[in-house]
Amino acid sequence: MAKRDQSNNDMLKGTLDMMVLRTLILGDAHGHTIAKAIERGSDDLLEVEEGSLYPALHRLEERGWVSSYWGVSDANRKARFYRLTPAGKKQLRSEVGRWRQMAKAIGLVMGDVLKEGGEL
Amino acid sequence: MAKRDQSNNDMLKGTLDMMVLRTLILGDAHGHTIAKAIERGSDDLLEVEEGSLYPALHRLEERGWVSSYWGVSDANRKARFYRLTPAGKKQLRSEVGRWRQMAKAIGLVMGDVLKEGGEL
DNA sequence: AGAGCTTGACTAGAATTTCTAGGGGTGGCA
DNA sequence: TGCCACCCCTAGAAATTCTAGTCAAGCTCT
Repeated sequence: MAKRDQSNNDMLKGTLDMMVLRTLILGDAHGHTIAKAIERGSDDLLEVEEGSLYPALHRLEERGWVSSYWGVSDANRKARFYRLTPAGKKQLRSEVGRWRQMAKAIGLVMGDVLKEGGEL
Repeated sequence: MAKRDQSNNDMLKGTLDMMVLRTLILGDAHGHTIAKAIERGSDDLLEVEEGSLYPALHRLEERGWVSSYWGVSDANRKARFYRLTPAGKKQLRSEVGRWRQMAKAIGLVMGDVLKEGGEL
């Protein structure tokens, strides 16, 4: 499958949960679907590993941000669907706010270095 | 000292090194100075804990991105100064590229949700 | 019917980074 | 003298992600 490279890891720490919650706004979905949605949604810039996704899903459920149930996928296979709870929606709002702040703060610190023509 | 709240952690994972390297472009500096520079540079949105900074500095030196030497600070105290190495500059360029991509990818995935008037 | 591919869920263990919560030492000033 | 600001450091815990698998069932082709 040739992973893009290791550009992914590290920097998306803490953003996976946010992206999963965001994806579920569009409707219930199961793991496989969520991963593909995020990957395609990012123009394939991101790669979602199962080993990260499933623990994340379980984490989110444990905290009450999502609920789950067994169902049948489009491909007629048994699949566990996840649904965003009201608490999850609230959490998403909160995480989006934090992300906006972080991105802003980092932009401030990095300054010109981050701009397209940033001299380095 | 009343930390802002826990908004910091999590999401800036992997960005501390980048910000430290960026700060050193402006000239050699020691830990205390670097922390203050990042905090003030982010309009106090970020808080740099010593327990994160010093290990980061040692990590960067171990990898050859920075070199260090003992000196005397402006306040006339013994302090360990850090200097960006050529390899560190290269690393910074690489991390900046990764950050740009990450920010772009997340923007794509989040879509409207991230925009100022994002309906949620 | 059997082989093999695809979909789909899951987990143990390692790796990494950050935070918590401390411990020091020194210089300047009231 | 006492205290505060400056400055360095670390052990251990916490949290997330990745590596590298396992397992199962449906589909398709021969």
